[in-house]
Amino acid sequence: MSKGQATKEAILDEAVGIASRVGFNGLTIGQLAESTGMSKSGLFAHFRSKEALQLETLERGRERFTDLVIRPTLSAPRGVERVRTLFESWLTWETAALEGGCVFVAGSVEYDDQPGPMRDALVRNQQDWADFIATVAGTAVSEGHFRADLDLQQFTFTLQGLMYAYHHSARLLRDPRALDLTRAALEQLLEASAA
Amino acid sequence: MSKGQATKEAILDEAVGIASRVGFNGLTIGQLAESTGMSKSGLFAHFRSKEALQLETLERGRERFTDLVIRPTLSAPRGVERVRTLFESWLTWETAALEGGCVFVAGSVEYDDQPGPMRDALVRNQQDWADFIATVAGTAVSEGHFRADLDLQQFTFTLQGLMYAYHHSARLLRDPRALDLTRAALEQLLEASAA
DNA sequence: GACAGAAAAGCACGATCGTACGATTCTGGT
DNA sequence: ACCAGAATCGTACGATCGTGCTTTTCTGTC
Repeated sequence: MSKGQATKEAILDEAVGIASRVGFNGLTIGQLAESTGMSKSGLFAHFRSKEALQLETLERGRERFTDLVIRPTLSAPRGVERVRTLFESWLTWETAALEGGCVFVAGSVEYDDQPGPMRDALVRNQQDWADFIATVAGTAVSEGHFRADLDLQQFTFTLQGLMYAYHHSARLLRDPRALDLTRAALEQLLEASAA
Repeated sequence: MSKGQATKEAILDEAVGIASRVGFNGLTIGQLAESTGMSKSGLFAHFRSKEALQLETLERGRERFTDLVIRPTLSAPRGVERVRTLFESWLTWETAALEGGCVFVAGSVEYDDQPGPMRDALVRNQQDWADFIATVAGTAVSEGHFRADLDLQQFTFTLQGLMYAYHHSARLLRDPRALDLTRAALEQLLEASAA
């Protein structure tokens, strides 16, 4: 890998961390340069606009997400166990991978009313994520763990609600019960979906 | 009411709307001045710092929230009907009251990792809100609509998850099924809580 | 209708924002 | 070891940020 590519990745890794804490607009070029020990212009040369930086930061987040959530989920056995793995992987991602919690939660709320490439990219990501959850839940149906008439979109909707609720409860309220409440809610959802 | 007080309220009403779309940091004094037809310094004189403006904007949001959600809920009959009213009032608030959806959703995610007075104020608001939900659910228990052993915190957690899921589904994804999915999820939760 | 105090505007400041461009330093292939 | 091109830096720009200070305009009271 070339030198430029290496530093670019280092920059983006730092950027993902910052964006998770202060959002994609709070992510500023000068500050990112300082925290990576580069000059503003040297850093800027890697991207050619702030928007490009934001988009590439999002993309870098997606890569990490794939490694930490998608991959482990797919290597778990099909069915309800895979659903559990999905959820637990996400919890690890949200809690341990980034200092400021899931970047997609932050980005989604930040851009949900601001049209543009960032919003579009976020929407694509989140639709893929929702499809993925639905597909995983589908394996639990075909394995006979979940009801055959389970509405997969409905299941996905509720599950995503739990993720947001956990983010809110753990990160804003710092509720020590957050994890317990989340897992209990998951069990409730799994039971309600069981065959 | 004095002239100053009147314009201040007009400013804050505008500010709440802007903050709901672009967040409390995206809310900028110059832009707020322009959209209210005032000079920057004339507007600034009402608050004495940006942070004070943000805090007062949040407070103004809370007042509106009280009028549109808390009050209607309390005037509904105790029990499950009051729970339903709470949820429907919130849906109206989220959908129709502000151009950018619930300001507290936006603020919560924006400040969950940034210590300071804004975060503190948000936490207080959200704790009050959670307590309120739990209390309302409690009336459904004492009216015999909900199970006596229902964990009110757990119920609140799940319900808030639905609200976040709706925000995400309706506002970012613009899913036309968002409202149906949300109401169906509510019914599921009510059934699971029923006596 | 005059007058005191409140409200709003005008103007300026230092800081930081995103971006441009030319100069410098470094890297990798020969 | 040299050299072309990549990578990085220095510096500067116009715009906008939050905030202060002074001046003008408006309001409400006698």
